[in-house]
Amino acid sequence: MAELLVAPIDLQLLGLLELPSDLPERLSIAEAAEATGLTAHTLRYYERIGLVSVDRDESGYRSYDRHALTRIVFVTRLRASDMPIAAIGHYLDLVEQGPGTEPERLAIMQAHRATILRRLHDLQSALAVTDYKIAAYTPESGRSL
Amino acid sequence: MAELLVAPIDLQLLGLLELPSDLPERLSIAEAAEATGLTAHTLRYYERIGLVSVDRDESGYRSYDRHALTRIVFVTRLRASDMPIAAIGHYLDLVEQGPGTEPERLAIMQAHRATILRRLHDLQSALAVTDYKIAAYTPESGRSL
DNA sequence: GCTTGCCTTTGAGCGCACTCGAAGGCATAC
DNA sequence: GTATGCCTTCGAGTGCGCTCAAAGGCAAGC
Repeated sequence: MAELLVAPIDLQLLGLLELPSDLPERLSIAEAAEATGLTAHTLRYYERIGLVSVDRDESGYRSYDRHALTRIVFVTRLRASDMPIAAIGHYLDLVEQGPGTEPERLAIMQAHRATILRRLHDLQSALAVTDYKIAAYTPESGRSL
Repeated sequence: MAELLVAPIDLQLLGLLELPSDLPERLSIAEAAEATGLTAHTLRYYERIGLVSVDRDESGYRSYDRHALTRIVFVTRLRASDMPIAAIGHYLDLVEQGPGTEPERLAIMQAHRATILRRLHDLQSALAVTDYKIAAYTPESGRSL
């Protein structure tokens, strides 16, 4: 099998869920893993639980096309913001169901947006505490916790 | 037993790890749970795994003083930023060991700070994707994933 | 034709952070 | 004195998201 030369997916493009145009049309599972930063184990797991469906080549090997890749990248973005896998699955089921489900999809994303904003706030708060501790340890300064 | 009237701890004060001055000197586990937003179960768990030590009153009931409360709040801040409990425990062990461990404590906090910044970045990225989806669903607009 | 390496499926196992249940003690209310 | 409600300890159970192991197939290199 050829050397793995698939570049990890660009963060900018990721934000908009467009894949780099120089990606091969079809990737093996190892290449998909390299491109997405997931492990082959995790890619199989995501397929098994129905988050994505993946073609097979003549030998029965997985063959990831752009659609599959795009979806996986989308899933990783949602996972990176701690959306539960079940919720992601539900959303993607709605996508599969097609037209008519947009209002619910919108509601899901709006709710998730609120969750992200809460998380951002919590993290800022934790960052403040951490900086406070760092400041306390950095000069010869006073009491620690 | 008296009604629970302990106010949840203020977020501003939380940031700097100072408790409101109108908190009772000693809190029952139910009051501590109310003040910190944790459950009594979780408070017992944190004590059991050595994150905090808590006094007992004459009847053997837990009695949380300001020191214990402050530490618990600190732990919740670190947990809110996903610091693993084992890492928190390690840090607090260093605190218990007292002088001489400051450099390692500083290093831990600096590493944690870097982790928080990464998380913030990831969340911003996820927020962008989420907003993108929301925008796609909100007017009568085009293709969804 | 055999080794090597990547692939397949299925099912089980793991680590983390809680979360709960059982069995019983204390103290106030009646 | 007994019911109520909050408390105790200890050990076990849960849910999530992977992660790994076993047993075997395919295909290129020697």
